[in-house]
Amino acid sequence: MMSQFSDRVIDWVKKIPKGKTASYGEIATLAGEPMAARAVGNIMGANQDPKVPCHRVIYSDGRVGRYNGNLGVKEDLLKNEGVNVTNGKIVV
DNA sequence: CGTATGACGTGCA
DNA sequence: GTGCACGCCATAC
Repeated sequence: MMSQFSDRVIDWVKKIPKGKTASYGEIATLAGEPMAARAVGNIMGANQDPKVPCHRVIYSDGRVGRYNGNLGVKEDLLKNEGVNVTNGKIVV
């Protein structure tokens, strides 16, 4: 555990079911900090564990963010998971 | 301890 | 619909 917050965020991200996605703000809210979306993204990039499907975490706009420093990679991964992505955006 | 940066979010032009 | 700016939290220096 790096810090209570990071561990909590990672814990929630690990709980994201396959074929579904969650926004950084959602994760932050679940972690207990509704305005810590920035910190959530920070923790992800600083601690991208293979056990953490951080590629399922997207922007609140539905746009895919970054993954391992690559933009648009999440789109392909999510599509592979069965998520409908159009023009780099998640179809809700 | 104070400043700077970053995988964000919302508001306004 | 797109672009720019400000504000938030956590981490690193």
